Amino acid sequence: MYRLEPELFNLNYTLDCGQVFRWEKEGDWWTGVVGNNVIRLSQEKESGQLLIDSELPPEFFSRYLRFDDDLSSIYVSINRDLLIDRAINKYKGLRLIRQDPWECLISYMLATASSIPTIQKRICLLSQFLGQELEDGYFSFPDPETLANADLSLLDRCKLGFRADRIKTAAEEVCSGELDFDALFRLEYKYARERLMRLRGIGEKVADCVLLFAFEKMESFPVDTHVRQIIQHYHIDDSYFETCSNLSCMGDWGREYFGHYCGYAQEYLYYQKRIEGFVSLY
DNA sequence: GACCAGGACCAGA
DNA sequence: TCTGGTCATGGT
Repeated sequence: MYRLEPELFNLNYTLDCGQVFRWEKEGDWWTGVVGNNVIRLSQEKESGQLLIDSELPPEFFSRYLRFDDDLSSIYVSINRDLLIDRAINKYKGLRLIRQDPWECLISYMLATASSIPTIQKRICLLSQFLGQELEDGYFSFPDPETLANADLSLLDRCKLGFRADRIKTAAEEVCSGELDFDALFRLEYKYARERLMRLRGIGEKVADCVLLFAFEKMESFPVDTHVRQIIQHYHIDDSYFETCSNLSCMGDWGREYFGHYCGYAQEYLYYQKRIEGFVSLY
């Protein structure tokens, strides 16, 4: 066990905001599976020090928790109105997480039209049935080969519904090399998005989540039900939507409005809405 | 029992 | 190009 002293970081917001699905909190400690590691994290209230119970080195966590992002500068760049200003101040220290591309891809494919607890349950079942047990009750996320070769009857027991055959097909593409993660990293946002959306089961929203959380595309702006409701409820930049009102337009709007780090803005707005609903700005 | 959840997709207009 | 219905599942 050791400590880090990250600047401008809040562990609870970061792990609770809905970007990752494999962390659970008990008392002051979070336990999660990352790769083949079971990790325990906690943060001291007064000092802000991060307590790490893991064999992995500090560099791993600096990377995973994106300590290389200059949050202060990002806040300045995305702070466009009272709503985002409130979210930034209320949830200060929330950082995006650098997720594993494979796990992130499958996780968001099976997240469509589902609540977060349901998503967590599906991933938990999938790992129990097809992953490896790392320690009591904690399983690794299944690798592409295992998922590609899995029986649909087994996937059905993971309560995936209509998503089952889609993630199996995606796994097959990853195994064959047809879907190349290295290539996605190199592609610029727009083209990486088009490539992901060629997969059945991936639309604009899922593609944006995967690109934002696993492929370094900060200019992704996932428009889910919460973000859509926010834009409509607060009538933010209403004139923009006079000519178009669909979800695709909302994504384009977010990119223009918040700039390069709109992905961060989205995450703050999303979390604020999920936790507090429509907040008053007076 | 209707409605919603980190939606995607298709048919029909 | 845009809209409505449909697809499973679990929680409120």
